[in-house]
Amino acid sequence: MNSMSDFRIPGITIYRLGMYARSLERFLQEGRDLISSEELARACGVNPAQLRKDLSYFGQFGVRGVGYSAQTLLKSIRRILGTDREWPMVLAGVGHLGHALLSYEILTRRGFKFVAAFDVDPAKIGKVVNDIYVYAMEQLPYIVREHRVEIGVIATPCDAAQEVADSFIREGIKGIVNFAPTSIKHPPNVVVEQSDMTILFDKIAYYLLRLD
Amino acid sequence: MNSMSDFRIPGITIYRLGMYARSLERFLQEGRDLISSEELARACGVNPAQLRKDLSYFGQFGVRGVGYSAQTLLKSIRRILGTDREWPMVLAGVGHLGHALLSYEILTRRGFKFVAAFDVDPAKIGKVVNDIYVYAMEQLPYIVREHRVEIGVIATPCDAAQEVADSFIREGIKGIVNFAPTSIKHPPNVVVEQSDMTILFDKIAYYLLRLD
DNA sequence: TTTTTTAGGTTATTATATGAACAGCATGTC
DNA sequence: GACATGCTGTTCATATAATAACCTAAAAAA
Repeated sequence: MNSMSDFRIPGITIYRLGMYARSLERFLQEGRDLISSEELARACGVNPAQLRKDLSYFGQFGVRGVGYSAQTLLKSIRRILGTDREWPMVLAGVGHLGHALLSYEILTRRGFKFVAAFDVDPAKIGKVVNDIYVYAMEQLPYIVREHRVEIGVIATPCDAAQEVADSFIREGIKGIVNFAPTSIKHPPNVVVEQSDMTILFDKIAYYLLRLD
Repeated sequence: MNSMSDFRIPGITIYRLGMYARSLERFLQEGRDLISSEELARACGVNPAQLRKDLSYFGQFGVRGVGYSAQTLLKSIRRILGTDREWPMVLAGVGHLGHALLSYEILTRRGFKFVAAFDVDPAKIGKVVNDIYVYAMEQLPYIVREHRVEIGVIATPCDAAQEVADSFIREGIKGIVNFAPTSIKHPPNVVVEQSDMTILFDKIAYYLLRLD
């Protein structure tokens, strides 16, 4: 079970690797390096055994009796996740959320770079947001080819999301992050991550009703 | 296991209830009402058996041999989730994401209403975004008491998130939605939902690297 | 009516994820 | 250099979740 190419690693482990990476970045910023599974796990709100197990899917990164070097571990996690390189992305939907994404500096720092944005609103087309030009959807094929775009981000209203996803897929984009609160149908060779904020609020409401 | 107050219902079931609700809303908008577990489940990308099981935690909502009434089921799910009432909320952090949240109409439609926003930037204090006034953080206690605020939303930078959460908790807010990419420490009688967009991108990168 | 069909509810099985316990290696100490 | 200590890597038991199979009720057809 130690091969990096093993596909049977739980998705939630991948998710937590991202959490660990973020935590390690902050830890390094504070000028420290040596960190134990205990400390890193607590910072992420998980069990230390789970952290060690998550890492063990991919190899051995610590030193027994000592702990982990934050720098080394971060580098390893980045290699595992693929965040040690740049990922050119396009955005569809330059509304408020789209604006937020285009300006989200933490994405850029991790190598996720928007090379272009798209919208159907003529008032938005031609504008520049955070150095990123807003095109009409028709320009998508050209841009994708030109910049070898691999990730498409959807921040459109619900009812446009599937259509945009289909366009992305048609142009060969294999990774989609969807912020529209609707689930996207897609072939198995395309990876889609959904993020539905509205459901977070539903969950909060549910648990608030039942506190005590 | 059929009591609505049973706390041992999996969190992921609650999450899916939110998905079902959204799907049902769209279904009703198309003017239809009768829907089978098969159709609803497929629209949400889940297994029909899972949908039926999720619902069975809370009672019986369908008619055997027939299906569900979308309207009735939606009403039931809303009562379960607590989205059949209004939830007054406050926002901390009026950056791009904060703006997006204040303008997110789908939240309002579901009863989640921002009554005030807060920021530390003097340039933002006093502004009005989508009819919502931006206050200095010092005003928090007064606003929370005045509007009986039950949910606090964090859209600040990482390093301010914990401090804001502590303020929320100090004022008696029991539900927090955190969009800052850091995990919030909180007592057990406070409910926190985290949403970290950056990790979605990490996951996409991971799976893109391993396609084929 | 009786039969057949349909689709929800329920139980059983399988798969997955978590947490605790322990084995094993590096470091520091006497 | 032997020994004690500390923290990782790994295994295993438990808990949780997903799927499949089955049972039952309602509606439609014969």
